[in-house]
Amino acid sequence: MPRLKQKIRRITIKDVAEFAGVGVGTVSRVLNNNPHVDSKTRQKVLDAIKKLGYIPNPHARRLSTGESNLITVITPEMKGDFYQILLSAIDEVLIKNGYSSLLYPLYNERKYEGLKKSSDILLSTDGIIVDGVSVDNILKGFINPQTPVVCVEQDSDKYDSVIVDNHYGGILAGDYFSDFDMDIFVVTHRKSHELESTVFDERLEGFQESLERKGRGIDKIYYVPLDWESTFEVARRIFSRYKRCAIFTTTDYLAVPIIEVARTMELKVGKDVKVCGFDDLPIAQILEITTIKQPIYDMGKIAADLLIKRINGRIKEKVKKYVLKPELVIRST
Amino acid sequence: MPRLKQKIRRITIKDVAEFAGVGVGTVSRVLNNNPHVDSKTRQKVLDAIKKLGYIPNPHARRLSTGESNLITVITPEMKGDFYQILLSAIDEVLIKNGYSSLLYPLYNERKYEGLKKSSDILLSTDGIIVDGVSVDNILKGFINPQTPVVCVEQDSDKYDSVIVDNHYGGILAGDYFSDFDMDIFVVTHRKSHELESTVFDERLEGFQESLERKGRGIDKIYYVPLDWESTFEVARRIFSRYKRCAIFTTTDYLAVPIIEVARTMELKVGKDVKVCGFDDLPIAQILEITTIKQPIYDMGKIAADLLIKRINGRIKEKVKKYVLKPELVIRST
DNA sequence: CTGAAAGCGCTTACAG
DNA sequence: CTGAAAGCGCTTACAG
Repeated sequence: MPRLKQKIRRITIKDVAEFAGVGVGTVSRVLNNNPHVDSKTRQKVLDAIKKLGYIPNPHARRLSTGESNLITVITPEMKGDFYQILLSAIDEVLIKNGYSSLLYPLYNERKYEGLKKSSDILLSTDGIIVDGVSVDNILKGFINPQTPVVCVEQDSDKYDSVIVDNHYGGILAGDYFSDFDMDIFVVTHRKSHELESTVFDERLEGFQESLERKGRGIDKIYYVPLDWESTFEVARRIFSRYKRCAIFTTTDYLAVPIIEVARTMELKVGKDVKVCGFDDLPIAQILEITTIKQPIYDMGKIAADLLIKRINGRIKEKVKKYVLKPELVIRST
Repeated sequence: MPRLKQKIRRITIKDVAEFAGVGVGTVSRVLNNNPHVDSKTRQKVLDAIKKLGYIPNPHARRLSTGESNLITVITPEMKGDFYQILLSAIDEVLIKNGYSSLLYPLYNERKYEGLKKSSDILLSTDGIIVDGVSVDNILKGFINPQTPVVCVEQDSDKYDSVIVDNHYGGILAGDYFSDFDMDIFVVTHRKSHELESTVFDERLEGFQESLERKGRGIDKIYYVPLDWESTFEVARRIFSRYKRCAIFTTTDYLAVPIIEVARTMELKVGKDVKVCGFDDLPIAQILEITTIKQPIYDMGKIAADLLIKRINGRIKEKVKKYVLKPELVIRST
């Protein structure tokens, strides 16, 4: 029966077909670039489309094909450059395969809780990439069981995952620092939310382990929120006492304020003050920060590739796992 | 005719109806919380849903109702806290009205270009909120003409807009600074992309105008990219020559490195060094930065409210425009 | 190459 | 309160 609300009637494929004097099937074929259409017929249809200002209805298409060509990407809040790189890599693969990404950043508590309520969004997409938040358990409950999920930066026993060996990265930093004849500090982030990623702890553990093996130790660990305000304070506290020391930050992001404070206090960064970050963010390249390079771009590409293959049913294994190796990049700090 | 790819047959509303021994209409009514369903019938249906693990298909629902209950929010790249606040406000209103937000941050060039190609996403939502990027002209071309659009932080002659009087905000800062007997500097961001917002320039112009009116002037304007790395350098350059000055930054974001450098160099911020930001971001509250407060949260709420009303056809005017007034908040800097 | 028609999985006015 | 059926706007196997 006709709609309740008498909405403005949209131009549909039927209108185009009538106007062009062809069947709707033919219009559909033109729309989908089906090569088996006579070029004159095609032109007639194209003209009709333009004339009528026809815009296809994606919902009808999705219902009919059973595919949305949409991928949800769930991330923690989007501070820093990390996500920009990761998303660019993901987008690149997706676009190449005819998909678009739908962002779902968990930038506040309500977004976490809203995840279930927004299940509508998760149910509308052909696949899901989850980065750095342990929501795989949550998802299991209400998404379509046949919807593929790929986890990035975190392990999962239910889904495929692409991770970096953060522990090993910590070891690399530890090995590098163990030769320095100075006090060793760590500036890192403490998990404040149950669902937050554990990568910082893994990096710290590797670092610690390496130093112990070499008969060294960490002189002090500073825990800060993931912002610069507090890190400035910490840096000033450190440098007011120590004019000579080595500092490992579990992400480049936290290395920046430390280096800036050191420079402003006219300490010799790279000589008296050694700093090693983690991630190799663009900022680390700009400021020439020594760091443990994480293949962020590769992670994104691999994850997206994997997801596409899953969607197309081109993978048989139950759960795939990629573990990428980080590497030490020595620069000027 | 049956589907080409023999996909795993999903559980549909029909399966549930059969299992529960009712009609599909009744199942639909239960799904939509229609009160005109006998409680026993309802329970039978609910049981069947649980038993079968039924999950409704949102595409079918959207095709049928003609509504997606989705709103696209287009923003520039999501650095800083501004977007977090704005989005929280928008989400709050949307959720209350049964909508979800779909984020579309233009975090790289490709995203700008992809906007048209991703028209699928834009065509799937009931309304669009555009913040800080002049894409309204672009949109006009390929979204549904009846889809409402609300612009935030920017004017538009085609669509509704919610803006802050940035020029006036600049005047407030200028009036405040004109009493200071010190050199006056400005640190601001120069548009690097055609579609970028013009708010920084508007703030600067207001500032300039006010000072001129008071017979004062800006001693130097420093243009920086919208990141901290370069601002540190600028700050060090300023403070190596001037131990006493007043600095207006066209966003709080840029005030942070300046204050940190000043503090690290042991200058008296708030006394010898005056700093006034713009926006009143959380960081300005934490670091007690004097600033021009922008009602970010209100902007988000007003914009979302407006959009919902447009969608429901509850507005007659052609184009609505809200201009909010910023205010000076004097804190310790 | 092309048209007529079935089908995708919902919602809802209609008639009990 | 409830079922049968039309309709939402596409796609695609089928039969020319």
